[in-house]
Amino acid sequence: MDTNEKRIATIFKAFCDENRIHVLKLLIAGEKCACDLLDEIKITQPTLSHHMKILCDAEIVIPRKEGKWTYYSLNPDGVEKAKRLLSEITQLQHQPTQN
Amino acid sequence: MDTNEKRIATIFKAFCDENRIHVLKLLIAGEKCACDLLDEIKITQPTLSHHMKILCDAEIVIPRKEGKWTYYSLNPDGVEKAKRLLSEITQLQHQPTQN
DNA sequence: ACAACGCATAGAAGAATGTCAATATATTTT
DNA sequence: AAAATATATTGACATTCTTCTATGCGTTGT
Repeated sequence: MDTNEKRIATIFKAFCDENRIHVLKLLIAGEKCACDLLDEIKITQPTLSHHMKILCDAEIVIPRKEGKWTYYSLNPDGVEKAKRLLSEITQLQHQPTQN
Repeated sequence: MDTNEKRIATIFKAFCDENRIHVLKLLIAGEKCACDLLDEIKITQPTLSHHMKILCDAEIVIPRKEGKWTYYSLNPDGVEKAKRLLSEITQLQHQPTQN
């Protein structure tokens, strides 16, 4: 049993919770601090912090500390990696993002 | 809180377990019956059945019954849908598969 | 008809995950 | 220096998920 598959599963866990999906959708509009996200999602601050850690550990989101705030944004590299992995495990050809 | 996000999360749960990743990789080679998969993965038959149900419910895999066998294969439409959703929630442009 | 085979389902146990209240830490403001 | 603010961490609890054994159900072969 390849540990590689466990690694892949861990990355996709970023997308397995409705609150994390919600966060990602909010981050599409651009970088936001935790308190901004907290205004829009019906969870407590520690719960949000927990989800942000999972998103950051999966490298789907990048944190940036500035003073007492932490700003979060989508991580293009991590997102690209997730898309590549999804292509790999489903055998459909991967199309690199054209920007 | 949009129930839509829960739906998306459910689809990505297909990719959140190492055994399911393993199954998907095996199915890249083409349609396989449950007993074939069982030969290659170190889990019991009911556990495999459980995982196949999750993959089928997420529409990532399609079952085909033939006699006493059930053959499984990747579902191109479901896979494409998952890729599109991943693009949507991460704002990176989706590239339709060219085949 | 009966036994064997392939897979699904039920139910239980343990592990992992999501959630919260309480608290800690770091920064800014007064 | 003290209070206020923003976020992280801890610890507890509930829910969900993974896995197993036991069993059921449909199909095939004798």
